[in-house]
Amino acid sequence: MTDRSALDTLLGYGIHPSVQRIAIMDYLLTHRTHPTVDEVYVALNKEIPTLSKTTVYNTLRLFAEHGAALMLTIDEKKICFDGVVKPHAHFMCRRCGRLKDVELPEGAGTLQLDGADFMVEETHVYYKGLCRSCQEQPQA
Amino acid sequence: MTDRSALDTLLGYGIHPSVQRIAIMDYLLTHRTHPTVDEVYVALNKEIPTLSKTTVYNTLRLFAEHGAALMLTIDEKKICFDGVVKPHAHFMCRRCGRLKDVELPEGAGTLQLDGADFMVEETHVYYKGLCRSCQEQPQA
DNA sequence: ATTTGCATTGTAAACAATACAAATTTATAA
DNA sequence: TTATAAATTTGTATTGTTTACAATGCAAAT
Repeated sequence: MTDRSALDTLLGYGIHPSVQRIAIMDYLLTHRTHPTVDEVYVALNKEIPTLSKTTVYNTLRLFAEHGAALMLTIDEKKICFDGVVKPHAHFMCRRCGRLKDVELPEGAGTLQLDGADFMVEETHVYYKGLCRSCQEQPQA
Repeated sequence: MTDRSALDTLLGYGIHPSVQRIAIMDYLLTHRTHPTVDEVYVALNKEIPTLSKTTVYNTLRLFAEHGAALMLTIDEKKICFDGVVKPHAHFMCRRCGRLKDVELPEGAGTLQLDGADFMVEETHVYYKGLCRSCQEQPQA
């Protein structure tokens, strides 16, 4: 369980709550698996049989626009979402494809924006490589 | 012009050269615009009318796998490629969508991989926000 | 000259994501 | 409460990117 309820999270980000939005936010907060739109859709279809996939798309995009969730484009095959918005980095294994949270390196946020030509709103740091279990696994 | 020819770059990364691969690498090295597959395809169709888009997909993927190019998944709408493989970060403007190269912050490469659970092969750092000209532009 | 193997091509298919309009729900005001 | 407006959701149709795959081309090796 999370310390803040899904409803409170939505209200905190100025997002008007609805049954679908609460369910989707609750899923994000209780599943730290960086799910895709489809994974959220399939999982929530059990409790909300009328749920439309378009709603999941719209809602997750809405969350990301309000800063209530992160849209991760690390894997070129699929967009993932993260309910943990506290700054952190990610690691993706190129073999099993799993995404894991890792510490943000010191100084990553303090960008040398030569001449302040840019107004930074989001910082993304991630690594690709092989996770422990895939290193030990024999090659495919 | 680049100091290393496209051919030498391919050979340096152990990639068997061909007319198409040389042309695609040359395009990457002489156009620092982070092009998409389609942009490369359209541009090279003039010199190589028989070029297939599938070949561009395969070739750019091959380059990325051999470390001869970077595959950028910053923009969720399109995959971009970068012929500059020297470590650097990127900035993407959320309004005009342009990608720019920026300095890699100090320490971004030295990840605290608690327990060395991961073998890092690539490090990606990018920022999203508003570029100078889009800040000055009136809102849409 | 044949064979071998990789590269390329082009079509077909898969798939993710979006647009859109109808239907539903919720909020607001009379 | 009822009517009206606004917002949200739904489902289908569509778009566009990416991949799969089989056929073809090409060049080096035998």
